Amino acid sequence: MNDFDQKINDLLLDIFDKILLTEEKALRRGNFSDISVAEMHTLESVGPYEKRTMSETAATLGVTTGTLTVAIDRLVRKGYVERHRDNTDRRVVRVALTRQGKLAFRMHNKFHKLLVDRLVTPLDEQGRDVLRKTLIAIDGIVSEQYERYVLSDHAEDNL
Amino acid sequence: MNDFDQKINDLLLDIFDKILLTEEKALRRGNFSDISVAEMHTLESVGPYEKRTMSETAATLGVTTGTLTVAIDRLVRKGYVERHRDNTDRRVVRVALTRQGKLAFRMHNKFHKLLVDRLVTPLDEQGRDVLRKTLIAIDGIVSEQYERYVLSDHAEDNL
DNA sequence: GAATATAGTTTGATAATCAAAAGAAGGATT
DNA sequence: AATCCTTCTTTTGATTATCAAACTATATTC
Repeated sequence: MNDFDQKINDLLLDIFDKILLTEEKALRRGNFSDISVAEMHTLESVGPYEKRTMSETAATLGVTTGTLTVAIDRLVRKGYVERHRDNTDRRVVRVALTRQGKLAFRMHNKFHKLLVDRLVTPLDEQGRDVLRKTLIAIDGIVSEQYERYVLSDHAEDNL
Repeated sequence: MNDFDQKINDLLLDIFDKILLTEEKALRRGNFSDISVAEMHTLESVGPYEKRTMSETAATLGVTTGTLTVAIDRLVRKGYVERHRDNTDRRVVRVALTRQGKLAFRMHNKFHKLLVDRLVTPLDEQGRDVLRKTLIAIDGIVSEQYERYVLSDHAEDNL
């Protein structure tokens, strides 16, 4: 790896790390100090609108339903999520955010918004265009890798 | 949040998610299927060169030494890491990658290198410059947030 | 109506994490 | 040199995240 590539790599790693840590700490120190980033992620996946089933939600999150069951158990206990048995198909359980859940959801969105805002505000028209294109390029490459490794069944071929 | 901001936010989230999942799967399906991304992270932190102490390594990783002890236990058991008692100060334990550990380390670096390479190769001189500057800008903003939330002791002031 | 399929929960296991206690070694003070 | 304090690491006990497999309850199909 040449100097330039190394620099890009280091920047990406640093950005990555710091976003994760910042998010964790922002949650822990805010008004919702009893939920972790992982739990927040679950809350996001439950979402504030449609009442989705356990299976759907687990699939969105990329975890097994067993994992989701225990995660939802805890979020119910903490008062962020409600379970509802579906009347037309009584095997199905639908999950929804409580008022507190929606509050946490919005607060977290606000945090993301703040980050993006700080990123975008200082840029002029041209800078924004560059940012957009760069992120789209990164996303394209990452998506391609994702498809190779995560979705395909013969990923070994690609290394 | 306006359309542009929303788009940037979505891109960031998508990139983030997919990198994490891809990395996990690439490891699981490769030659080092017995180590997780978290363990790989530990291996990176131990590093292939200087033999650093447990405390130093834990600090780099941002975990307690207790956490590192169990992580290193497992990596020793799996043959990726060695413990060495320091002779000049016998309280100190130094950790180092075994041959297999170095191999895993290099393999994982190769994966990162591949990502960066795909990102950089199609760009001309100007494009690379723009990419570098964009990432530096993002890193600066993220670092600033990081310092506010993670390093300061009065982060509540900032939301 | 019995067999099969589907949705979700429970169980048993492993891993990541922390705080607090304990152990072991070094350094300082008297 | 005995005692106390500090430092480095491990151990312990607790919580959370995760999966696969077993289990339960309901629905569908033949």
